[in-house]
Amino acid sequence: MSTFSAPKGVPDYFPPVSASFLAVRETLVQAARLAGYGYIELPVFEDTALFARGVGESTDVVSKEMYTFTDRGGRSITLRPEGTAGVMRAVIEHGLDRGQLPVKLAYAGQFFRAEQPQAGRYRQFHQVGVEAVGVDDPALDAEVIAVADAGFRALGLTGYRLELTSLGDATCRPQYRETLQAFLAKLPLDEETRRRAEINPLRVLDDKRPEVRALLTDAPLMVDHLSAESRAHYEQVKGYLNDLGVKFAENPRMVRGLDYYTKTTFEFVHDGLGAQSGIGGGGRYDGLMEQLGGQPLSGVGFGLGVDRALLACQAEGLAPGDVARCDVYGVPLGEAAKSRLVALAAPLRAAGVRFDLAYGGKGLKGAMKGADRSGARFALVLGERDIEAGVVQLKELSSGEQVQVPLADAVNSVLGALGR
RNA sequence: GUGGGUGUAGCUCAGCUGGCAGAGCACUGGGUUGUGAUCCCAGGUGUCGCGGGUUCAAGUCCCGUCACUCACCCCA
Repeated sequence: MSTFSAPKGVPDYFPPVSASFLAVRETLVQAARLAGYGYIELPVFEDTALFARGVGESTDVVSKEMYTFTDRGGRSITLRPEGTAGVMRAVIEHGLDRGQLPVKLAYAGQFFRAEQPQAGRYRQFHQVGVEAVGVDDPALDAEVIAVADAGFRALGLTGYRLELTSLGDATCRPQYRETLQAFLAKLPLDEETRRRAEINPLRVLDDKRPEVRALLTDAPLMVDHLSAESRAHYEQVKGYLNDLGVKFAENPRMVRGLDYYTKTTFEFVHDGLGAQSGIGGGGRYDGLMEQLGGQPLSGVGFGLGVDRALLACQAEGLAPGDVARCDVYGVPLGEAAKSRLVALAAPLRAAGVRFDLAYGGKGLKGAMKGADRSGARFALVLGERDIEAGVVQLKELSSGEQVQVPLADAVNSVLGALGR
């Protein structure tokens, strides 16, 4: 019989790593919650046109990387490649922007891109994101960045840096783009790079090849061509970040792959990860909501990579979450003992104690081994002798110390031993 | 889409100029008829990715193919 494997480029998370995966996701969401972001749960597929119009037809994400299919009603559907467009769709559809602004929302979930997989790059990946919509206040840009930074720090991560720049706005970016294109047109670039210069000239600035970088040392930079408004905005964001104690490095050649970004853009980069080193990124988007048929409101947000943050934790020797899968483990000797321990499971679990026991008629040795492997602090050992005496043996596995407690009062004894 | 690397036990991997398919971990049992993690002993697991070729003989050499992986590209 042939077997199956997961589709290409899709990670499975199972114990014990899955405990860290959950902890990473929860820690990042909690950072947003602490800043007043409300949770929003959205579908993983949307109308294809939402992404085409929101993210931009010319982006690689839309033109080459979307999972798009026709549903049974003949509609073109796409598995979401990013989170912001869907949030904007929901904000507009449900009029969430009609109350007091900003609207602050957080989400967590799967995203899909049909790329060639490699270390840290998956076809299904997980992001935690926030969007703060409706107020163009540089303090909010700084808050969004600070929330991401707080999330990463709460995981214990230290080996990352924050890169920051401004992409300008509708009044200055088009002119800059032409200036840059004129500059690039004079350079001896290969055909593929030349084509890139046509579609997204900013991306050329980010080229990794030293020989190309050398040609670009005198290239005009967006930060030197900002409108007065964007310049002031950028300066204020940096001021607020200093107030918040968030360290950053300016990278005027940073590129984002999504068309909607304006003004503030940022990226968190970890250096223990290989080529796919971005663990999070985001920025402000002035025109997106209007582009999607809503009010002309600006927003700012981020997407943080849960998979990559987990890899970063592993690279730093961190294992967030509880590796133990239970607190107390039952070791029954014989059928009578098993039924007593099975009966204890419900009250123990109801009291919040994670309880498991040895199933399958294991011997004492095997059951004790199960207790050890489960990570439990205590084992409850019960045999015929104990039942006759009305007691159960409560053994602390780390020390090996064992005490007898009354079987009828086992739940309270366990709670006391756990210090609860 | 384009390159490089790797496919051997559940996992991590060794296997030399071709000569009986291996280790550690994990799992099961025993040493200890009621005590795990440590220690000792025993046990089983394989279409050596798949197909073809060379050879007395292929995990090993050759050709093809598939998969995985890293990198370019792109990005979380």
